[in-house]
Order: sequence, then C-alpha cells, then structure tokens
Amino acid sequence: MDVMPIAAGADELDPEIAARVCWHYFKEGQTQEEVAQRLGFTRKRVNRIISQALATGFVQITIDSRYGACAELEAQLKARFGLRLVKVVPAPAPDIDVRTVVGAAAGQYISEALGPSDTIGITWGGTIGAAAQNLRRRTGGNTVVSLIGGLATSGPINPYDNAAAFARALGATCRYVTAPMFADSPQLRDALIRSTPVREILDQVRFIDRALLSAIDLTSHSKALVYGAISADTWRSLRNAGVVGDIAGQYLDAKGRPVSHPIVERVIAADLEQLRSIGELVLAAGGAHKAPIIRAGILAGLAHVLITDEAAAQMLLEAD
Amino acid sequence: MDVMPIAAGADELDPEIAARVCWHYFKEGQTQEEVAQRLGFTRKRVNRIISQALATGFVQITIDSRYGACAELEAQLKARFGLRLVKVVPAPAPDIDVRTVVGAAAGQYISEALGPSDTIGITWGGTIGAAAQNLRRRTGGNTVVSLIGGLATSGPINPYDNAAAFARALGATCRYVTAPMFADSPQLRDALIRSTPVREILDQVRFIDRALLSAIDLTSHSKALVYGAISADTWRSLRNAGVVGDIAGQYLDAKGRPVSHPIVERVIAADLEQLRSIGELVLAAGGAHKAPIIRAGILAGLAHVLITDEAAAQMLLEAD
DNA sequence: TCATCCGAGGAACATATGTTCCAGTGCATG
DNA sequence: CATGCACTGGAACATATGTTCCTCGGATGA
Repeated sequence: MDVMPIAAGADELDPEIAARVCWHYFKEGQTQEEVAQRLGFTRKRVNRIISQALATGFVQITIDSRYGACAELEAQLKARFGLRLVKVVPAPAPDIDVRTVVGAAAGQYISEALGPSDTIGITWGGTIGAAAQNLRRRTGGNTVVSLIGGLATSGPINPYDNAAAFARALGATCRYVTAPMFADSPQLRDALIRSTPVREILDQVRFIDRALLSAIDLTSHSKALVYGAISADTWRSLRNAGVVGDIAGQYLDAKGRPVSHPIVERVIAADLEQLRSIGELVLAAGGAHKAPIIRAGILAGLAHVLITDEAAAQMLLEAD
Repeated sequence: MDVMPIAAGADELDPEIAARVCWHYFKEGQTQEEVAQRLGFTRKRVNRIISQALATGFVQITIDSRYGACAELEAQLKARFGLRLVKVVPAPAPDIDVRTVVGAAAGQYISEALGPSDTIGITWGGTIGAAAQNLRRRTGGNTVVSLIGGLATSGPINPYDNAAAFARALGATCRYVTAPMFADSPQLRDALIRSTPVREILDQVRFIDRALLSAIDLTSHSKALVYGAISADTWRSLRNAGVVGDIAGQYLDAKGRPVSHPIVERVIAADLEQLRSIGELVLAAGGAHKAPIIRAGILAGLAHVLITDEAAAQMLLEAD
C-alpha cells in the first residue's frame, strides 16, 4: 500500500471488471492466481486491479467502529473538553502520513453519520482528501458544499478537488465557492462575497446538516506552506500575530480567539457565526503539531466531534 | 479465509487489541511482522487476530456497490420480473458455499438500505447467517424481528441464532417467536399463535420496514434436510405435493401458489398477507438449485428486491 | 504433589504477493 | 511511413503470509 498519493489520480478502472476481480478475491477468498485463471487475465493484471481498487477506495476495509484502539484517550478528551464524540486512532508509524489515517477515520465516521439526504459542508487539506477516499460509496441524495474559496492549482489539498472527490464518492451534487481562498484586497473580497454566485453558496451554509472541518497549522510542518497555499511571508506574519492556525478560514490564536490580521480581511469563506450555526461540526486533524490549532478550534466552538490521533490527543490532554 | 463456518463461533477477541492490530495492518498497511514488533506480540498472534477479525466480521471488506460484476443479468431480471432492484454476484468457485457470497451481498445491501431506527424482519438459513456477518456494525436504534418459529438445536441456520447475530451486529433489540417452527399438531399451532408472546410478535409484523427473506429449496441439495430441520419423510411428502420450497414458512409450488399440505397447518410464522404488507421484501438466495423457489417467491409477491448469484439468475431467465 | 491438558510461542516451510526488469505490441504523432 | 510512448505480458525474485509441527509453561484435577 502506497502512502504518498493522498488523493489518487484519475486512474480509471473498468468498474465491472474490477467488481468481479475484487469479488472473487476479497469475498470468495481465491488467490490472485486463481482469479486470473478464471477470468483469463494475467496474475499481474489481477494484482494491479486489486491494488488500484484499494488505493482509490473502490474497495474499502472497515473496522468495527464501536470499538476504538484508544478508548481511554477518547473518554478523557470527551470529558475534558465537553465534546459529543471523540475518535482517536493510533499514531501512525513515522513513515506514514497522519492525514491518511485520520482522514480514513473521518471518512468512516461521516459515512455512518450522514443521512441519505443530508447536506455536508467541507473544508480543505490532505485530511479531507483522505476522508473522501474512505467514504462509503452511495448514490444520490446528498449535497456537498465547499465552505471556502479555492486555490488556483489543482492538487490533493485544494478545496475544489476535495469537494469534487467528496461529491463523487457520495454521488452528491456539489456547490463550490467560485472565488479564491484569498482575495487580493479586502475590497475585492467584499465585492466577491456580495456577488451572486458566492453569496448564494454562503447563504446555503445555514442549511448544512453537518460539516467536516480540518485544521491548518502554522508550525514549521505546515503543509499549507509546503503546497504553497500561503506564502512564507504570510506564514511569518501570521505567526507573529499569534495565530496558531486556521479552521475553515478562521484564523485563531492559542485561546481560540479570532485574530485581527490583514489576511483575515481577504479570506473568502463562511464566517464564524455561520459555522457555529451548523448542527454538527466534525473536526478532523492529527499529529502533535496540530494540537494547538485543534485546541483553539475546540475553544472557539468549532468542534462537536473530534477525530484525531494519539499524538495530538496526548498533547491536548497534557499541555494544560 | 475459511468457508465452512458460516456463523463463526463465539471466539471472542479483545476488541481494543483487535482494533489496534487491525488498524495498523489494514489502515496503515504495515506488515504483520511490523505490527507484532510494535505491539510486542508474536507475528503468529497478530496473524490470528487478523484472521479472526475477518472471519467474525469485526473487519469488513466492502466493494463499491454502485457497480456490479453482473450488471447485465441484473438489468434483465429486473425487467423480466418487474423487481425494484436486483443484485447478482458471480457464481462462486465450486468449493465455496454460495450462501456465503449471496449472504455477503445481502448483508451489504441491508447495511446500506436500513435506516437508523428501522425495524427489520428476518427468516432463517445459512444465507441469513452469512448476511449477519456482513452487516456493518452500528449502535442502537434498530429492531430485529424473527418471522418464524425456532429450531430446537442451535446452529448456523437456526432462526434464533440468525436473529441474535443480526441483532448483535446492529446493536438492535430483538424479538423472537417463542415457539417451534413446526408445532406437533394444527391444534397446538393455533393455540400457540393465539398465545400472548407469539401473538405479540406476529402483531409486530405490520410495523416492519423491511424484511430479509431466504428461500428454502426442496431439491436433493436442501440444507434443511442436511441440518435436520425437516425430516426425510416430510421432504418427500412435500415434494409429492408439488412444493418447490418455502419462503418464510410459505410453502409454494412452482407457480408461486401456496400448497395445501399437513405441514402447512403446523407452521408457526407470519402469514402470507402479513408478509405482503411489508414495505420492502428482500429475497436473498443463490445457487442453481434455488431457482425454482426463487421464481415461486417472486410470483407469490414475496420479493421486491432480489439478491442472488449468476447461476440462479441464469436459470431464472432461461427456464421460461 | 504429580500427571495431564490446553493454549501460546518458536521454527520452519510452502504459498501467495508485490515488485522489478525486460520485451513486445498497439496507438498516437511527426 | 517511421518513431516513440505507454501499456501489457512474462520471468524472476524478495517478501509477506498462513500453516504445521513441536515445545514449553501454567492451570486443572486426582
């Protein structure tokens, strides 16, 4: 199993063939060799189809969600921060991206919690992309709303890509904020927010049943920096202003208070009040470096449900 | 993967340990050896836990249900018999029990279709047991109702065991028909059906949202015979009366008409009218030998949704 | 206390799996 | 028509997995 490509490319496999191969392999328990002979393929081809099916989420592996590997931490966090539900997954091995595993847990949770005709809001980042891959495939009924403006370059963390992946997995219709994540100026931002297409989407936020939020940290590990979502200058400036990260475009300090900063004036996203009016806010983020922004998000009232990993969970409980 | 034990024994594994092992193995993609080292277990132990987790349904593998390996057959059956939905799975290799694979498909379908507080009625047989193992685990909310009286000896096809397995997987409350499948006499049957506990259950049938029915055939392959659910004499006598099998205690001829026969007077189960009043009847049965009773069930109005395998599907389409 | 039984660990092995390297083939492009 | 390019098949190999057989230690019961 590969780890790097959080959102696999558009490597399409013929669903009917893939379904048959996977059925024989996973459900009947035949070997790849047997499957190959039965269908007249080479073993290599069967092997490739199976790998791809796993990588793209065509085939999913689900662990009984009623039992957690870290039940103790979950209970402590729930009590400590007054959360409705907490899922803590084991900290991954060093060479594995924590976003993949936390995203997997988030995808599974959303699959279980999302009603057949619910509307879900999502943000951006690798965790959200990984969640999309772990959504149980379904047909029709749902609506996906992207809560924040897009980035210009496509990629595994872009809001547009994430929203599209979500919608595709759910067979949902999708609404995008047709504006950049950061406008060039506060004036342009205001103009865009008032413009018809953006206003219409943001007005939809109050109809959202549930939102899956991720946390963007501003530590030196920040993937936003790596992927160029924000510039190094902006990063420094935000840190100097006491910002520990952002959640759905809300830039927060360590106590969870919104910080006043030029960039905040340029963000195109749902505002704090709109977010807080959503019935269930699910915050999914893991890794020790995310602990400060997770804490800030909880304090800001942006998390009813927390999905994280052991490392972040321990930091959250310790650093008091 | 083993095939014989349709309903695995009560081999309990510590859910917390199992969750952790399976998480590392399936979600992080580490090898069993690595997992063992990380947790201080032997590789053998990790291997055992993983095998058990798969066998008991603690870990489940799901194939995107929007695509079927046998889409063509599904479309034909749907049109030919006017069904709402048809799922056809590939015919299993000769050494694999068809009930396991059809049951797997049935479990997946039910998991997807069952609302969070729905009541589901079920019957008995290996297919139902296999379905129970493939239900997505959830908590609370549902109610399972057994639609037919029980067998005295516990086992993978017994209505009680099946209902209990279903309820356990769903975290559901369960209602049993506290009476045998066959009363000793028509008089005793009538008395039992009028008795409080049985009457109360059967009255519940009209509150059932959905029922998962299996088909019991009377061919020489009949598992009912193998497991001793019916005697060889009864089997012969039913066949001579033109019975091709039964669905939820309804003994039908090849045209789907209820057959008059002494045993029918002794069956303790929901009656035909009650069954037909259920909003969605899902009939799950596979194997060429089941084709006659499946057809009879459809003709009798006992299937809105059909889940079967290629072999039965082809028989159903051919034999006209 | 001792014999016995059961379950877990260890070693070893036969398979199954995933990957790499290379060659051929068909398709698109210049 | 020639040239690559991308993909598939084949062979070979290094790992990973599942299983068997044996041993050990601890619990059970006479």
